[in-house]
Parts: sequence; structure tokens; C-alpha cells
Amino acid sequence: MFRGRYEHTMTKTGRVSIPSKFREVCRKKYSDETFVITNFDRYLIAYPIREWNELEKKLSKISITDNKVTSSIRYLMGNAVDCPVDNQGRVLIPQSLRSYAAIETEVVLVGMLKKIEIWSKEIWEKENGSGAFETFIQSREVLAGYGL
Amino acid sequence: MFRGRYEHTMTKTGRVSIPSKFREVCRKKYSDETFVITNFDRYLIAYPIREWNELEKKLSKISITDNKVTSSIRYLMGNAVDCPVDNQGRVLIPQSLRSYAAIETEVVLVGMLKKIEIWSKEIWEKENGSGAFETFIQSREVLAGYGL
DNA sequence: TACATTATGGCATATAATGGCAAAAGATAG
DNA sequence: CTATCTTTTGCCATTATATGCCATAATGTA
Repeated sequence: MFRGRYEHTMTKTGRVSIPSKFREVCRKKYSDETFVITNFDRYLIAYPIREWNELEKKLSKISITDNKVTSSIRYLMGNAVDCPVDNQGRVLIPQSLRSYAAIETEVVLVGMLKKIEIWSKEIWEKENGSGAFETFIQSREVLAGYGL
Repeated sequence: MFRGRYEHTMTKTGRVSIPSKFREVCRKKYSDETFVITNFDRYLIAYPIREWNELEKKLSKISITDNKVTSSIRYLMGNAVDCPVDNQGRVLIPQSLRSYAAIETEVVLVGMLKKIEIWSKEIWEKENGSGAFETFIQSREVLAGYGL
């Protein structure tokens, strides 16, 4: 699973290096180095393509009669982009996703179990900077139930 | 499956470029680059012809005694047009479909699993613009059941 | 210290998107 | 039935973007 936090810089052309530990997970667990990246709250989420395909398989069975669900699928799918990893271990993050997550040059990559989060450093620091430890302490009881 | 969102512009003659990622799906999965396009809600839907054939097969099994269903099928089928992709990767969208979906020049193409949606940019922004994320969050419990 | 791997910048090339034009096909009016 | 107009189609040209590759700097490792 993905874990750890890395700070990388994006090139002018929008390419970001995937930390080698993450790529190692991809190779070993999924034997495929392609990600599907989509936007979330104020950051991006990158799934190994095989995890994403599982999700799609499930979604494709939902009837299209439910409008609310359809528009959620539209949101999810419409923002998802295939991002293969190149020979230097980088992905190109499309312009639309970059501007959505306000990513200019400095990027924070966070391993989150089955997925990776990609933040602009600025937003990361605002949301996870000083207060993060307090939040962690506060919700520790919840985690305790899971064996922590 | 089709995923991602692309904003393209239509030529004066009514041709729209199909995003190369979509064409790649067509080639790899269906080994055919023809779409069947028809009108749907306030936008158009485009199926790879092989998916469309599947759909027809299912529809043909529905009894014709139900008038309401028959007229829905008539609506869907009556407006369906074969749109082959040309050498530059474009399809010609017939005038009738263009005016139906209020498409003038700016077009939004959305990958939706087995089909593509084609929206006029204006309508897209009204219906899926700012509020989309909130709607998505609201129906997330539903999607959570699918492993998101 | 030497060597391997990782991150990243810079460039050249390939591909994508799309505008323009003209020939071909199809529709319409006289 | 033919002349004219409109729409469709093919093809070329241009621009922007994506991609591949090499070089170098930084980091980790034997």
C-alpha cells in the first residue's frame, strides 16, 4: 500500500515525478505503472489503473435512471484522466486538473493506502500544517477501534 | 472505458474532434472507430457502434404492447445517426442533433464508461459547473457502496 | 569514495486539435 | 432534367501540447 509524504516540483510542461517507493508498489502489486488521476476536494487523487477499473466495473452496472447518481458518476468519470508513468518515472498532469488543484510548481504527494493524494504545497500547508496534530489526537479514539 | 472531459470547438461545417484517448479506446476495445450518436436529455450521447448494437438487441426484446416504451424507443432510434471518424479524428454532427443540443461552437465531451456525452459548453456549465462537487459529495454514500 | 538510483531541467520530435479550402455528393427550384 | 445552392467530405497547414530522450544534480547505498 502507499504510504509516506514527498515534496516534488512540477516541470513547466506539467510533469511530476512519482516517488520511487510508490512506483515500486505499482510494479509489485499491480504490475502496471499507470495511474488514473481525478480531482477531489481541493486536491487530486491518483489510483493505480487496476484499482480504478474495479470501480468502473461496479459503476457500469448502475442503472442510468437515477439522475443524482448519474451526475455523480459524470463528475467522477469526467474528471478522471489516464496518466501513464514515463521512463523517468513521471506523469503528465493535465492542465485542467492542475488548475483545479491550484498546482503551480510545488507539489506534495501523500500515500493513502490504495491511492495517492496530490496537493499543491500551499494548500497542503494550510489544511494539514499546524492543526493536523490536534485533529489527529481528537479522532484517535475512532482509530483505536481499528487496532491502532 | 471512456473517461475524462475535453473541451473542443466545432468547425463551421459541424465537425468535432474526438479526443484521442477516446479514439484509442475505440481502436483497442472495439477495433472500430464509428459512433452512433443520438439525443438524450439536453445533450447528445455517442456509443461505439458495437455497444449500440448490443443496446438494440436488448431493446428489440421489449414487447411492443407498451405504448410509452415504444415511443421512447422511437425517439432514441429515430434520432440515431452513424458518425464515422475521419482521418483527422473528427465526426460530423448532423444539423438536427446540433440544434437539439444547442451546440454552436464550444463543445464539452465527457467519457461516461461505455458511452460519450456531448454537451454544448453553455449548457454544461449551467448543469455541471460550480455545484457539481456538492452534489457529488451528497450522493457519496451511495457511491461508497461501490468501493470509492 | 565510488556507484546506483532518483529527481528534474532542457530540448527535439511526434501527435493532437482545428482552421481553411476545394472537390464531391446531395438537395431544390425552375 | 438541369442549373444552382447547400452540405458533406477529404486533404493540407498551422499551432499547441504531449512525449521521448539525454544531461545533470541530488540523494542514497555498498
